Amino acid sequence: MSKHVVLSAGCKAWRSLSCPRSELWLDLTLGCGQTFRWRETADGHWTGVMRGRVWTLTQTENMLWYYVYGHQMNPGAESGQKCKVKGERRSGEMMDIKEEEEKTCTVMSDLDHKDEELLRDYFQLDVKLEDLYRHWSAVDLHFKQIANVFTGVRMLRQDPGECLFSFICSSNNHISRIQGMIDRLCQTLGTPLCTLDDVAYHDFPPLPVLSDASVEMRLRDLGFGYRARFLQQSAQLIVNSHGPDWLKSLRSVAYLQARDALRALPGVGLKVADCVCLMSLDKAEAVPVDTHVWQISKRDYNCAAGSSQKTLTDKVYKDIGDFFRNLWGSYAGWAHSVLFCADLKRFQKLKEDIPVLKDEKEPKKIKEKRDDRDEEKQKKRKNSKKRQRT
DNA sequence: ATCAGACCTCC
DNA sequence: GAGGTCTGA
Repeated sequence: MSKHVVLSAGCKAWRSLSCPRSELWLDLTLGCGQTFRWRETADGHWTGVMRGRVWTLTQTENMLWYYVYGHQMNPGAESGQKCKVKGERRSGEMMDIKEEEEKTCTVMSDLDHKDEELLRDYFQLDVKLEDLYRHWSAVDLHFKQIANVFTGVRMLRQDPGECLFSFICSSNNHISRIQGMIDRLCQTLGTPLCTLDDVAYHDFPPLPVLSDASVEMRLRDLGFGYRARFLQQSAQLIVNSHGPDWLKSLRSVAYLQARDALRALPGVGLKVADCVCLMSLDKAEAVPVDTHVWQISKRDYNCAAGSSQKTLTDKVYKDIGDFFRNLWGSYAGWAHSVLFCADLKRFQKLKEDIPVLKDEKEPKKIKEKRDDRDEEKQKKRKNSKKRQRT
């Protein structure tokens, strides 16, 4: 039985690339809710599926370490010679036959290079995060304080399909439940990749699979609720009216054009569209605004947008996005994720080192407003009606 | 164009 | 009630 690897075990198949912690903090970047596909499988070790393969990542002060699991890992592989390991891994992957014939060491080093490129692309390591932090800190004192602790939070460049369908599931929902739903989705409809310590890893289901009419019912059985139909309908609409490469093609159009295109999909409003734009379509200026970010804009920035509103209307949404874009500039979405991360409950203990943050606002006012909302919501308890749309 | 209400579960 | 969206007024 295969196990999750750990760096300290000294397995030879670990590889590394230069990457200081200031450019990437794995725990924050993979744990802040932008992806639902990674788990901390050992201390500081993150295992997940990326680009159709299972990886374990960890980092030391100046290095990012990575290990790629073979689909049918040969038992002797880990102790074998390095290039042999890779040859075996590749043979399990069913790639081009032409390449398959040339298992020479020169080809291996090309593959080495390819894996590193995959990582550099996924983590967008060509974007110099330190420079961005410096800029955001210069224009925003509040950011500057947060940034002292929450370093290395960067946006991933995710697969657009996976990103879209994951965030369609995010409405009226919280991270842990979304993770469970995505787990079950992949487990049920995705291609199995490998099993490690009794944990089965599956690829994310491809578009044609999700578009099948039977998917809605299956997802409802998996606890997706009303999101089940959104997911299947969106997949179907893309397949029928756009084609398999459409999502990725949105990378080369302007931000607002891409966002509007996504909004035409069922279950995709401004928030989900912005998540997909920011996290998979190279739109660094997209700022996803949820109720949480709305609170931040009021509490930490005295942002007037929607201060008299009860709900996050489209207008308020756009005003808040513009506010932050105006403040932070063209990578506003990246900056937003740092603050978002800093507000997550799971990372609150990191903030104990920031004394200024404790007594800088008026919690009383915010509490009153929140109580108002709670009362309103208690009024609306009603029966559910069955929808009748085929 | 703008705003409540309903929508599915689970904690 | 939750990191929202769709729908009808």
